[in-house]
Amino acid sequence: MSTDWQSDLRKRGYRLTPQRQLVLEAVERLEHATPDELLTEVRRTAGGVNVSTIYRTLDLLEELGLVSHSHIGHGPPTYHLAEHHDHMHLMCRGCEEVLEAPLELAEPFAERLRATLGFETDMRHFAIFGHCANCAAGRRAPGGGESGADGPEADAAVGRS
Amino acid sequence: MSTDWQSDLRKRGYRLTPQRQLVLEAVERLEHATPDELLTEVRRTAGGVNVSTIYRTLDLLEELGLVSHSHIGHGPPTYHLAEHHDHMHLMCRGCEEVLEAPLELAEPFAERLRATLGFETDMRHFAIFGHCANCAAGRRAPGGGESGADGPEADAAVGRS
DNA sequence: TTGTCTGCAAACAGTTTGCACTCCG
DNA sequence: CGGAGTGCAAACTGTTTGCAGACAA
Repeated sequence: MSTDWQSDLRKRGYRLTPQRQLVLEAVERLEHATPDELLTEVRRTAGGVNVSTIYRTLDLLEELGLVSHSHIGHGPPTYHLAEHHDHMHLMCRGCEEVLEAPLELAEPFAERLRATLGFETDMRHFAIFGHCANCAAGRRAPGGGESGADGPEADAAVGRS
Repeated sequence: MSTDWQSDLRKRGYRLTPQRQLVLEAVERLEHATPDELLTEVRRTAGGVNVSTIYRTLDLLEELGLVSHSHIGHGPPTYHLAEHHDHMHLMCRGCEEVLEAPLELAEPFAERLRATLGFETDMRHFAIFGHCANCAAGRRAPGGGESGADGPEADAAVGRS
């Protein structure tokens, strides 16, 4: 079960290396982590791992359909396991948390875009921005949730699918 | 009418420079242009303008509420006039065009997020990704709209408001 | 004149690439 | 053993910053 991606990997002519396992584990453990965060995590186990290996490995894992990434905020993208990919991302500009919400919530909206404009969208591939319940409350009556001073920059997202 | 931002600018202690006018005009003319594209456009009139001036000016114009930016694709952000800001952006992964759609289309969806999750969102501040009518048709029956090979990378967006 | 703005160059963050060495298969 | 994969360093893109000179008010 946890090794079937490994045979899949080899079947496609790729090799199984410690780095690749570590990166995948890190993506799994950290959930929505940036390449840099992943590097740090991986290095806790394997000191000498290089950034470029992280990038190359993430590309590979994405190609294999094991992970996907989203652009969240102005900064670097975040990577997560592709398996729990059947949700959309809600990015809170207050606490910078990434929430996951069932895709169904967006269905009527997607349908409406299709009906009125012919525009086909897939909400799994990018993030919706706003403020989570906590932070939204905090903004109305200060003392609530907000972490940073005022809303930090944050943008949007897509997975490569 | 076209000069009231100029007095506003001065009222706030800023100065009116040719560069600032040119950048604003370029944003207006190009619609959804990246800093680099804006630089090129501005240089057609004023050769010696520097990138850093573009960035600084865009920041200023955004602070003044004259322009806002959206992150579209993995690359650099695109800037547009803030006045026609009362719409959401639909980014086509096929032809890479940015469509504008009335905000009302998203109202029920935003309301639903608020009702079920307490999540407050403002759809003006980021882009929805997918395929426009043309490109969606082209993908079903090839020969239609698509420009590039397969869907180019494209992510999401936010204006600073 | 004065202090904001500009151009320039150097610094930065995030990411990619070429190359020689390593080590999986 | 042979070639895919790695580490390293250098290159690259997009953006920011410090500074001296330029120019709007």
